[in-house]
Amino acid sequence: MALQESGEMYLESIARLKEQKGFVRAIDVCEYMGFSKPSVSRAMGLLRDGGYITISKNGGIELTELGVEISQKIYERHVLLTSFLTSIGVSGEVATEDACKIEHVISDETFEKLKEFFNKR
Amino acid sequence: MALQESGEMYLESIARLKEQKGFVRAIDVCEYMGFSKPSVSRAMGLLRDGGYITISKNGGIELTELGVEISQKIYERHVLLTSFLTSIGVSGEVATEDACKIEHVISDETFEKLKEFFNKR
DNA sequence: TTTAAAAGTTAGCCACCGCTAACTACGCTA
DNA sequence: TAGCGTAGTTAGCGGTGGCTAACTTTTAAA
Repeated sequence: MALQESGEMYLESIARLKEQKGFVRAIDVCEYMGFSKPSVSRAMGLLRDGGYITISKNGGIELTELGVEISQKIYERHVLLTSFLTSIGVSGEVATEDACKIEHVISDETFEKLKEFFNKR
Repeated sequence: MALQESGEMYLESIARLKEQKGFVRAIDVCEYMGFSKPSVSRAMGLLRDGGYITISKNGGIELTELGVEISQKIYERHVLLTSFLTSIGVSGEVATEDACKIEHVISDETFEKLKEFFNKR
């Protein structure tokens, strides 16, 4: 099961919530992402089946090693893309929005080159 | 009817084919994009209903003013993004591939800033 | 302990956008 | 003119990924 863009978004959100609140439930993801409970419930099931998260009996969601790896990858992209866009004059809000979209579609190669480029200028 | 990413891809392909061959039919779009006839047929119907193309009795596909506008916008993005990615060291093939994805998701603001940035360096 | 709110799941809808199978429509050639 | 090949359409499938309605389960308060 290859992770889709939506799956990456969910993992990223779980990681952010984990940072902010320590304990993450499906309902927290609902509020954070603005999606309905059934949408999140299904997504959590898929992420669990894919080995990206575990869900304990009390509803606590934890990222697995694999889940952490992916969420960190996406977060690193998010931060760098946002910084880059802001640095060339894009307004904060739009930079964040566009970074959110670009981070899921670019290849590893493009990201690495962009990172080198950004860090050298 | 807001145009989806796939619609933009179709318009861009039609524009490229128009340039190359002068006359564009659905079957040409099929070959160019690697999609089946029914997929293209449906897409053409939607683009026609949305006012982006016209289809004459002999099957010739023409972009409307709106269609031209969008295909040019996407093409301009494609060319600039490919140049930019190549310039920072991304290989030709990957640059084209990634440009193809980014071109559909970024805002006007981000594109304009990137254009300014790229032209000034 | 009873009950009500909060959390989560199940069932099923819709839109997007690929696909195959099978049909129709058209035009060229024998 | 019959028939074949090319082009295009219709019908329907499958996967992603939102949604509501309605249900069950869990938790917490009266």
